[in-house]
Amino acid sequence: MPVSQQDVSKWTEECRATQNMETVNGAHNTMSNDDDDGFNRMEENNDDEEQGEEGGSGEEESLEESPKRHGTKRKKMTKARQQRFKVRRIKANERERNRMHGLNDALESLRKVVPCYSNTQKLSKIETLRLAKNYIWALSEILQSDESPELMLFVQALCQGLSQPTTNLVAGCLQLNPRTFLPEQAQDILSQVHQTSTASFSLYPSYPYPSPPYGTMDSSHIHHAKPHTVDNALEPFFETTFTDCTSTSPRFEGPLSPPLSVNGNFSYKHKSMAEFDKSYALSIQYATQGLAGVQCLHPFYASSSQCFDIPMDNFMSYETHKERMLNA
DNA sequence: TAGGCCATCTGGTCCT
DNA sequence: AGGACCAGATGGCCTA
Repeated sequence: MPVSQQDVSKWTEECRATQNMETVNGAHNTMSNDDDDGFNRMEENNDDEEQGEEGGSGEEESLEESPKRHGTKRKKMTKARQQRFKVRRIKANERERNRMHGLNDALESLRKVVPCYSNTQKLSKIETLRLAKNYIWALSEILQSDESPELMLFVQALCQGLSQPTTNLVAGCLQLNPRTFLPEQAQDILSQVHQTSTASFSLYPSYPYPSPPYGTMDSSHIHHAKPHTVDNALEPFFETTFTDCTSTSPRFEGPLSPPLSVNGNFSYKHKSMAEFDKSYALSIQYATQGLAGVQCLHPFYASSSQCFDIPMDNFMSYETHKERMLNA
């Protein structure tokens, strides 16, 4: 349970009051073992600290044998020491909370720059880190090869080791049916479609590290309950979104993170902001004309479709991404 | 209801 | 001494 600032103030006050009382009255307080504030267990762990700190203030320091440390003597906590410890602990807790909040903020920032970001379906911490790692690796592969990757291999690389829900989410962001980029199926599909791609976007050819410990090519975690079928790779994952704007089915909230460019047209090659915007939108048209002529527009830029009502706030990560790319 | 995810508390350790 | 960092424990919430 979070501790409110009021609690901290209250306990701090209590501590001061206790100290004052002890100073004034020279109270001989010994800590009661019946205290139920949860801090008594600290008695054993803090018996060595603050030795002599009371400076002979008159506080009773009863000595007793420790049941756990044979032969060592320990000093029982006075109420004042107990209160000071309590305040110290409260402060430490607050710092720890702030630290974790900072960590979470950083993680949230990371969520916004990985290829799959949604306000409604947040990636878990571990999935965010995994996806980010996959994304970095995939991009570095593209930079190294300087060639256009195969879409499905790219997505496979992104989804390595991710859970089924996350895989589905990534698929949704890319408007793919996750069934279609299962490794074994991807091979079939690739053989069925074209061989025209210039890049062979290998999954782990020059991966500088051992394969992810969590991820293998085993796709059993993906749609394990569904029979495997070979579908069109660009079968819209949310068909109703594209075909029926008045549908009552849940709308797919467009991905808010920087959309992926899977055809290698990365924006740093462009000169102006206008060109960036243009290429950014165009690059999201998957360069897969060979795939049954399907052209999937990123919902973000499907201006002809009114199905997506994305708040402008959601463009934040895009702007950040754009700026970063242009400065690259 | 079990399991996953998360926030928080906590004590230990290391560093400044 | 105090703060940062870490990992374990715990309990709440949510979902399949």
